[in-house]
Amino acid sequence: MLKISSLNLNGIRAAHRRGFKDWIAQSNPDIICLQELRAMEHQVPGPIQSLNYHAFYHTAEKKGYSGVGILSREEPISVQDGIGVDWIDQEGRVIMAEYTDLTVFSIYAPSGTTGDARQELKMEFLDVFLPFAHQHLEGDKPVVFCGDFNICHRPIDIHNPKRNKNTSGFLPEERKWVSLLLDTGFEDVYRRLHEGEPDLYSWWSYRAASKERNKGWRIDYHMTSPELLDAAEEAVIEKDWDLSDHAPVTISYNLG
Amino acid sequence: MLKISSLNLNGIRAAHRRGFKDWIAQSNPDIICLQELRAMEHQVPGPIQSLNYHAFYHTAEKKGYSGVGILSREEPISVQDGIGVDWIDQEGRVIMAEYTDLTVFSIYAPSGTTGDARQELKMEFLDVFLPFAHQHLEGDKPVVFCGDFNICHRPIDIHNPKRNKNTSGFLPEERKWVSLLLDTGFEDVYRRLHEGEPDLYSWWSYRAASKERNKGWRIDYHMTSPELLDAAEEAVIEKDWDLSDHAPVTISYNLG
DNA sequence: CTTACTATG
DNA sequence: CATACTAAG
Repeated sequence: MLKISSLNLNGIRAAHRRGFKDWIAQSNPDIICLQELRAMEHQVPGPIQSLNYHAFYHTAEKKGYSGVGILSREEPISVQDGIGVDWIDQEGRVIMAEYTDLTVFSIYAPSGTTGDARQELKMEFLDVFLPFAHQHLEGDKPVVFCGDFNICHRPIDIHNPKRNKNTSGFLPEERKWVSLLLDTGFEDVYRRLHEGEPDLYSWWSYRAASKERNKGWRIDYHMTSPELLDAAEEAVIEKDWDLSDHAPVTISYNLG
Repeated sequence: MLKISSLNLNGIRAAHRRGFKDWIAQSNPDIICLQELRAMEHQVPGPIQSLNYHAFYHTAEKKGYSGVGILSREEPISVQDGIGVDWIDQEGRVIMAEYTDLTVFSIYAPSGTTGDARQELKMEFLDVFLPFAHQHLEGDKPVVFCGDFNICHRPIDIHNPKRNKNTSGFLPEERKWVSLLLDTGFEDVYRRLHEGEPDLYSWWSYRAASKERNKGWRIDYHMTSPELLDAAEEAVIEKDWDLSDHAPVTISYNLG
């Protein structure tokens, strides 16, 4: 069994203070895909650097901003940073680690909540991401894109679909993009293992006690090639941990 | 009896969180001279605005920076902001309140610790302050200049005089300036009521647990006209309160 | 609301 | 070390 977690940390230093190491010790994933490090590599807390994981980071040029990483028990065959578009790669939003049996990505799509300019860049990211993802889907290894896509797919994935129908993250064009991804070969494994189950979210605003009232959004995904859906045995959102405003999305795959 | 307190708040919002109102309720000064508000007037916490004091503030133009104020039970006859020099008045460092029986100033001298440019401006402030103070000393009312002068006068006023002999705040030219002030008619009332007593400080760095080890500096003063020295009955530094990195310097005057 | 950053002390 | 600010989410 291969246990893979995806977690937006909202600052790896803050997450460390909130018990990131305890969560790792208890959940013990084989691979952890991280988003929003909000730190340079040298700023990663020592205790995290000392963990018994191989660690790879692709950080933003801007201090305290964005950044993705992959931690794994097994040493990857190769690691690759970025997606090949300058502005995206300067923001540290894509990292890949290739292993013997599968290829893993940690993805952090831009947020569009701060204005039109960023929303346009978010759509540009999605446009660039789609062929990039398909290119890797057509490789001969199983592939999983873990991460914070900053999009809720369907009404069931958000606590208040009506109120948010014009909100970045739940816009029709964003939701269609997820549908397109799923219609062209990818599987939203967490949802496939929890079809029709409401109130399952991976992010809650820090404002207005959203988490305790479970007023959340499901915006963190494992988007996989079909064989990984077949391999998936258990998918959980570990919302009992308060490591950041997101919860770890953890899936156990039986790769036979 | 007239009880006057001087307190550098290091942010009136932070001081409010740390119990500023409780201190007022317990110490109950008639007049409170405040320094380092670090807030615009509209940012002063509501509970402080609701106190049974007349309140006057002279804030800096720069947000979150400097600013002085005077609170008093009695309504002043007049209030005046500033000292008449643009850069000083833009930094909110001087406010005066005139009462029937005396005139009170709240003074916040610049710090020179951030570099040569600021040290030069500190000396310029002191140069401007001296004639300003004497002009008011020669009025017909008792006068008190309360505040953070950012200078330790003598070795007894600092925990480590040798180590700090080249440190801004204990430089020879700064110490001489205080001596000049005292040689030309002003009284350092707190010291006059505690002659020769060591280890009496009004500020402790937040670093290195300075306060619990009493590694402090006495940089907050009541500088008064001679009749107020005669009137002073009790002078205390209220160091049991942790309202900021400074302690209130509180003196009770018997104005007969 | 929370995490970063930066300036100031 | 602590308090503000700002940008970002």
